[in-house]
Amino acid sequence: MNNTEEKVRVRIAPSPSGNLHIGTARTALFNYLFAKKTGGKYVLRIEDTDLDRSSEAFKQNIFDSLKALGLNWDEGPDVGGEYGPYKQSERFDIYPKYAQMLIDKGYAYECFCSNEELDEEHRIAAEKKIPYKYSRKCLNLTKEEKDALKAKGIVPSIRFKVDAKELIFNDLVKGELKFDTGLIGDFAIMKSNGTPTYNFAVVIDDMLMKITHVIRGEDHISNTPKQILIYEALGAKVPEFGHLGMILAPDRSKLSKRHGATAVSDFIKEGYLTEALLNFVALLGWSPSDGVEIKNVDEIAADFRINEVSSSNSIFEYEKLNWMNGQYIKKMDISKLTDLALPFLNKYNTSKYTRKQLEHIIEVTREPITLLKDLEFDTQYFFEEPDYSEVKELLSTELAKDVLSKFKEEIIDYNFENTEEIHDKLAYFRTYFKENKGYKPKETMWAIRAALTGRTRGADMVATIQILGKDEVIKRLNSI
RNA sequence: GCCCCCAUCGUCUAGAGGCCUAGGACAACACCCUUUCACGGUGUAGACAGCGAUUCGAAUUCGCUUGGGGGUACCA
Repeated sequence: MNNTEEKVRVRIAPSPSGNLHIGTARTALFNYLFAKKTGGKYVLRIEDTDLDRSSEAFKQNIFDSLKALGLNWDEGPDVGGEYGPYKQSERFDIYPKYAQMLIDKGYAYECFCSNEELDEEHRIAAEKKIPYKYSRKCLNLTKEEKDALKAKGIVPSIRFKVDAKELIFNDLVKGELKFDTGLIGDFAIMKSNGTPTYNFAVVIDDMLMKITHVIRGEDHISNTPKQILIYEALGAKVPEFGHLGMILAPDRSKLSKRHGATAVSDFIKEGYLTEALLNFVALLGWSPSDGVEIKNVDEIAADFRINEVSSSNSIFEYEKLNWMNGQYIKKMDISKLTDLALPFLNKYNTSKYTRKQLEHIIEVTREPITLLKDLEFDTQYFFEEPDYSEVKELLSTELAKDVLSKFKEEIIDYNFENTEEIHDKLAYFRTYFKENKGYKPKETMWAIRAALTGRTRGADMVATIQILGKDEVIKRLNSI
């Protein structure tokens, strides 16, 4: 490293053939962290060369999810930048030039093989149980032969000529990686429809966008030698590569829809906080040097070293994510939390309360929850009549009748403006029944809670009584 | 099949030859706190996949085996 060293430029290159996957989000995060730590730039590029599988809706979901996570890019399709366009489908005119350059330099050649011929080659290889490699049938076609084929209307694909050699590169997270390129075979770089293949488009774009470090999932390891070969043929500088372990489902298979949420937007819909999601996913592979796991992105970035990232796969388990989400919910600014929580309460008529009161409701119910979604059930009795079906038995006990009849008498005199007074009176109430009837404090409270909320658990009783208000409390006591 | 990657408590991980009778976090369990559920606190239980080799000494290095993952396309 020295001063003439170019600025770090990393990229995240999702293909819009699905919503933003949590694994892609982690890759984006690690790129973002690396850029932040090194003062580099973080670029978003949309890889939509496969037009059939790409869609505008998915692209939008990727944008929205990345933004929701706070992983904002320095350059990209919407914000622009000096190396655009940042959508591969808008770069289709770029690739053929470079493909032609490779042909001219003898690194690539036209291939007229039909899909049927290629399938047949695959079939034979499979039958003989030998690894498949393109036959190079088209490698030595003469100009006349090629012209004849073209005259027949056959449009060639373009293949990269791979010579056998040992290829070694030093991976940022895995260390030294070795490949025998003799095993690869001549792979396509341009399809016969004129669009580039993935491996070619990536190299051209990364080269033109001056990407210095490619940090991506280890499912790309086997693409790397192919890509390095292209860089070398082009005479371009090969970037550094870093391959991250994959995120697996608890059954150790690829994390997919059948395991539950996989898209960031799904997690958000379930009531996960983006801060928690990000923090959790960072811990899959990275660990803080001070042992403090709850950290925001800036703190993580400051402590982030790509070479210290774990190189093994990790399993996505919900327990810790849920715990972490709960931690964030407990600590989040109440106004911000209320904003996030309100959409989860839309089945209720929230307008019967003021904003201040709504914040208060969230404040007193946030403690035990792990998902924002939990709020719907936990706040039910603030918005609707309680459902007494679960506490019928409890309310019909001698104890409950005792407690409630006295409570009903006394509540009339409670000053609802004064929470301290409510608190003290309830304390006295518990003591009274303990001393006179031998009821346990919690039994006394259970009776009151059941009568007022239809539950045996929930928010602090003082707050609940105060929020409900005197009229509602009396109404509920009289209704049972 | 072939190529590649990976391998510490159930899970995420710390650990870069002696600091390790392997540390932390989540989950579990117990107890404490307490107006409920929780939160919080204090504890308990729980792992170096196996086998060889190197070394005075290995979770840490090397090899093999096993297991898991990825790739093997004119998908990305």
